[in-house]
Amino acid sequence: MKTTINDVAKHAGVSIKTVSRVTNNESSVRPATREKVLASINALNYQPNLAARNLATTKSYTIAYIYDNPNAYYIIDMQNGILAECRNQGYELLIHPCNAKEPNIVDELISMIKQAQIAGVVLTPPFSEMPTFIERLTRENIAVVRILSGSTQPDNLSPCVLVDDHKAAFEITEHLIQLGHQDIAFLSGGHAHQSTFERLNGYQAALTAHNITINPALIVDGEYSFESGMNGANLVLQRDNKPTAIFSCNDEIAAGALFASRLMNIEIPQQLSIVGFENSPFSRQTWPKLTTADQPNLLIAQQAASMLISTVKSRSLKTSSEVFTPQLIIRDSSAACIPPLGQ
Amino acid sequence: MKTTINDVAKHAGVSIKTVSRVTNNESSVRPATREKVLASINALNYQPNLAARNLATTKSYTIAYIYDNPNAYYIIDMQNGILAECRNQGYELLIHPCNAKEPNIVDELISMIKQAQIAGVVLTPPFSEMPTFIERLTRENIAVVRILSGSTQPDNLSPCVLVDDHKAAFEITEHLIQLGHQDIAFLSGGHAHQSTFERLNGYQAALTAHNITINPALIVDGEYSFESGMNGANLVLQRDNKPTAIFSCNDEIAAGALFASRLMNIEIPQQLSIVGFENSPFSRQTWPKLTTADQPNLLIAQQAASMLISTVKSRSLKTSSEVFTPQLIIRDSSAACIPPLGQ
DNA sequence: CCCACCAATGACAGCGCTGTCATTGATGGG
DNA sequence: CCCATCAATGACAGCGCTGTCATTGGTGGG
Repeated sequence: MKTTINDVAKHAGVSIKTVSRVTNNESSVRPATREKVLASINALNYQPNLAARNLATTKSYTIAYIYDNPNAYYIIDMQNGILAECRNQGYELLIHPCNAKEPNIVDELISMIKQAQIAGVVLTPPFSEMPTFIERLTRENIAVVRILSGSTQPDNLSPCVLVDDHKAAFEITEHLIQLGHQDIAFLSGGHAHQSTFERLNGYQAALTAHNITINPALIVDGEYSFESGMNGANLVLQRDNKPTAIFSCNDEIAAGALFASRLMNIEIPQQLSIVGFENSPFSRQTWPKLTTADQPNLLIAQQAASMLISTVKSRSLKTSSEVFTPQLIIRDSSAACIPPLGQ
Repeated sequence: MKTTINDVAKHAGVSIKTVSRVTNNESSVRPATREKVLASINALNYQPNLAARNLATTKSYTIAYIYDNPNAYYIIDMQNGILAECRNQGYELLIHPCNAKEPNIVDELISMIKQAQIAGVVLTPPFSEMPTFIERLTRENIAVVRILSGSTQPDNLSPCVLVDDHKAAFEITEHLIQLGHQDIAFLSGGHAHQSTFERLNGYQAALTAHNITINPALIVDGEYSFESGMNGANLVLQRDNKPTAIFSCNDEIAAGALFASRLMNIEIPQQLSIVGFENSPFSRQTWPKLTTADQPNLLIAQQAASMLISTVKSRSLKTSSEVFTPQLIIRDSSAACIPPLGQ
């Protein structure tokens, strides 16, 4: 038989309300009384029943992380960051992977959120970039924090954690330019992700800033996947004027590009520099290790969870935002550009 | 204002108990009545309150997945498998990553489980291989399903999902032997994991079965990590009698071994065959792609969750088990052994 | 020494649901 | 035509907790 608040009250010789006051750290309990109650709680090994508390307060101590992303490293980091904050603050996390492309996804998610009595949700791309979904959530009065790509808040619908992909992409491109590269290919991520465009813009801005003409033939559509990296690299490396460097929209694409280059007997970084983005464990496990931009996903997620929980607690609607800029990490896949002989 | 069971009852002109019967799919509700109630539920967009249900039934519809494992791919697969089954059966999943080496971990976990009102837990290594923890859980009457390495149940304390690493390791070693390899190194995983020993035993059994003497110098201690693979490969490849093949305890180790071999200018698979284990996405993203053993983690996890939920539902204590055997997948990192010139 | 005052505590209802048991009304056999 | 029978439904308590408001008793000022 589980011990309840009644057992504790009886044991301590107080009313259940006083026990409740103690477990909720309310003021106006005399220190002596508090001690007595705490002693009973320990003696009986009492654990408050969350379901009962939720029911009584008609509020919820659960937040959800809704995502659709095949990148295991990204998800695990996000999850762990959110979880860390939840534990700090005594919240629970419901994780909800799902397919953003399903026809009724918005309705399903809303109904899931209500069913599970969820106080608020953390969203990453692509969900954080679906205006209809965000609007629906705010209309239904569900707290949201979004993690997305950009340097400014897209609207005032919710607090945001922003990742300044533009700036980071600018810096990593500049790194290549400073190594002497002029013909830099760009292997794009998925069109469903804003980050792709931010990174593309950053790349283009850097080229422009250094008076290098943007060559559309070197910009290749793709996805955030290894295969896409292979295909993209194949495409640009079969041109007459090969690029001397490749900017890949993430580390997986870079790994794919690396793979494809190998198959064409191109030495990295001697004949071709390849850079990634994200600093996933991946980028340390290729040969050579990837130059990349470190995106502190764990911190980003923790920040997002922290903002969400404080929104939920205060029921306030202030829509602050926080910006993180991925930092350039130079490893072994980028090197000075040596123009091919006879050029 | 959220709609409650009372609103539905009023709307449908029945008692709340009848609404309850409908939402719980109980029999003995006349089809016409059921229809009427369902119509009201739809009309009012009613979602039963889980907290209230939990409180009323004094049972829980939440299971937990407790893990300590740095392998993102593994965790994500497990998580998704468990989640899939949870959704089927209307359960919720609480995920709880933690550090198995913390001093009070068992007490902390037990108290977390009670606090969060958890019906049962799914355990993967290393937790599934901690006898003290398992005993404690059974003593506290918490349902458990363990996923672990082996071909038979280690005890009768809980249902198990077993992964026959021994057999799979035997087969993958045999694959190397059939390619003509005799000097096969073994790069071990962490000692905290039973799978390491199972795989080692399978490897040794295969050698013995083919009358190859086991060479202890070719068996290297390690961890389940890329770095460990690098170190291990460095060690065995600096010997006078280099092995012609390397059995790595998982794909990450294999990727590390691959990396190290590259740095020593050894061609894979021409000069050295390397095989992995697990068939993580990893194994398809190295160059060359890894020969490995496919471990169907998603299915394994789903099976485990299914066993756990049926245990929880029936409160039965039968301790069945299910065995999965990873299947050999031949890719490009293993090839026929060509003895070095002049030997 | 009395009383107004306020901190500390308690009584009780109610959160939304399910379990138990009582009640209803339709059915078929005698 | 009546009654036993049983499927269908309802009334009500109670799950364990918190919010509200009432009550208690100790304190300081007049």
